[in-house]
Amino acid sequence: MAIDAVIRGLRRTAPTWNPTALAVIATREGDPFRVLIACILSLRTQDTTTGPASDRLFAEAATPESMLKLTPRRIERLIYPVGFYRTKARVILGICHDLLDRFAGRVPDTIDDLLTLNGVGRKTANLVVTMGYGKPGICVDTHVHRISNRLGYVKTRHPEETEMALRAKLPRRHWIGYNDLLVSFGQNVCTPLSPRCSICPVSSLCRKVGVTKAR
DNA sequence: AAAACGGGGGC
DNA sequence: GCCCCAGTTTT
Repeated sequence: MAIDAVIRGLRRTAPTWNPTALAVIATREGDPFRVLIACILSLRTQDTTTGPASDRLFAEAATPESMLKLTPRRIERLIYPVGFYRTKARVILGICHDLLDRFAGRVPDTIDDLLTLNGVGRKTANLVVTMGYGKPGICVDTHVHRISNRLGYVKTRHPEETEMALRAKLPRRHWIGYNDLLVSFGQNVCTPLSPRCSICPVSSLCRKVGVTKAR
């Protein structure tokens, strides 16, 4: 499978696509703590309200220490209306506590250390590593997992297997743009149930996995 | 009104 | 593996 051909095809049409949650998080590039918190806010939400929400939160607290001075109620108010705002406020405080407790207030820079934080899974850990620390990382959310299967890249139900497969093909640089391109394609074109196959630049490669009615 | 949607934890 | 979490968006 010529992944490079796929990527080239996607890049041609990408400029007309709507921005993704990843693009919002990427504006925190170089600040691991902000990347981490923005990732938590974006979990299981499809909207772009996480951008303004994290802006409001960071205006009051942009470090673990200052975050812990906020009450859960205050954080809930600041991040509303993102989905799961109560759960996320609790998770954020738990993470901040843990960072001070076990990592001297610093956000870890390895996947394995990040995974020990409660509320951080493989997607978040990869994004912190690439966006926060500029190191190679591949973000496999459900979009990336789905399109990888449809394009015949992988044949698996397990996102972790997709992550390993894509990691082996990761380009030498520009990882943020690469991740965003894949997510963007899944969000804007190769959507879950009725993808917009008529405008898809790589439909000839598609296995149509899970497609009920193509547009 | 109902179904689709999206990461991670706990078991 | 399976179920749960809570709220918005799409059909």
